[in-house]
Amino acid sequence: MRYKEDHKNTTRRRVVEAASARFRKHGIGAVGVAKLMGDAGLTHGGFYSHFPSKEALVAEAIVDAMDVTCECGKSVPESLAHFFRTGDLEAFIRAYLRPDHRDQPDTGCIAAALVAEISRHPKPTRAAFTKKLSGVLTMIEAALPKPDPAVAQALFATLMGTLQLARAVADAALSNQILASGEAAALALIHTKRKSGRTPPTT
Amino acid sequence: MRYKEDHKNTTRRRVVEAASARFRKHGIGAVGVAKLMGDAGLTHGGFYSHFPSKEALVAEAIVDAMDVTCECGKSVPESLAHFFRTGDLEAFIRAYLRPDHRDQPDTGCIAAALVAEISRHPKPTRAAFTKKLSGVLTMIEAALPKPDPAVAQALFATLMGTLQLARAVADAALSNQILASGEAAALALIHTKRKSGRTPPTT
DNA sequence: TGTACATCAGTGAACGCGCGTTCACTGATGTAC
DNA sequence: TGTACATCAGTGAACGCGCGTTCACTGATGTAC
Repeated sequence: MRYKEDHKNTTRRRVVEAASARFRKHGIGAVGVAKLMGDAGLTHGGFYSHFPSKEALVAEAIVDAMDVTCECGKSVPESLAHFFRTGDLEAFIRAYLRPDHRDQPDTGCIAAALVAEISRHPKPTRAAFTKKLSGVLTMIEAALPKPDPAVAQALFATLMGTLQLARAVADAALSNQILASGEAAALALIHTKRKSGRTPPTT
Repeated sequence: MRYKEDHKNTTRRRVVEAASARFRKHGIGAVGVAKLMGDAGLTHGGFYSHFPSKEALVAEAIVDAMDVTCECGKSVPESLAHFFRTGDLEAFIRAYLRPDHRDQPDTGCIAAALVAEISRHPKPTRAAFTKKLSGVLTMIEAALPKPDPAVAQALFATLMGTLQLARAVADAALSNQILASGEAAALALIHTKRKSGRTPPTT
């Protein structure tokens, strides 16, 4: 065997990480293979010895960026990753809706940056996203005062929607207001007492 | 004057409407000028006698699709437009989170389909979006049991986030669950008693 | 009424560019002698 | 120890294609005579 054991794996990881940041910042369709490889200090030709297609990298970059639990995924802001270790849901909500997260999409939640684009990608890519999302939802649910999958889902949707709206708006004051409104709603949501019959049927 | 009074205006409108549907379905970046003009039964060359740039059309298509109030904007599903006439917020929430809206993005809410992409567009485009969004938020606020801009903002973010999540997920059952969870959270939100802390709703 | 004309909405070739993907190659590497 | 070698990660030219934009033109139109 030539080259060190995991030389190629290291390079591969560099590409995946560069991709997950670029995609979040500019959108998937707006970033070409050549630029991605350039980020990793390589030329575009070698791409296909690492991945069968751009779409395969897309799926892998999404999975990587959704993997908030593992220590290796350094891309997610410390404040967000911290919640997953401590299970402090209120701290997570506040961190998620902080202005820094709004202003740094490249290191932030990949769902907020790319959900709509993901929904237009082929099923395998969406399936990879779905699997990781389920994991995140389960962790959120476990951290709820009264665990309930419906509340976890609604909470995540609210956080995502709020962050996206705050990012799109061209008025700084309104953007900050939106973050604050979303935070209040999210905090209220996790303390809701629901009627037991309200939960939607499973499967 | 050659050609009828508003011959050119009619053509222009056809292009804007085709664009707002195509953009919602495939994303802004994924739809070229040639395809847009083809939709309107024209060739690409004439585009620049109607619009100074693709970006100008983008802004106009967004504004057009956000204009739910006027009768002419037929693109938005009847059920959604209906709310704006009656002010029935609960009906609006239910209509917004119905599976048909999830399954037909091209005639649905343009914010849900394109917020993230809009946030990466030049400021003039974002400003146009912001202006129309403010109008929608004001109308939602007015329809609240207890008018409050923060609740209107959080409600819109929740609806948008829920619809997007339901669209991206590759599992039909989970997608339906997400819609139901978002609906419950949205309905709870508008009945929240704010001010005196985070009292859960009675409904 | 019919014809000649000016207008201008719409046409389609052309521009430079970047896309995703393929492929024959180069040259740095660790190993064997 | 030094050298010759096989491996294979990475290179860069090339492919067909679609992008946004420009521009000289064509030909359908309503008007003037």
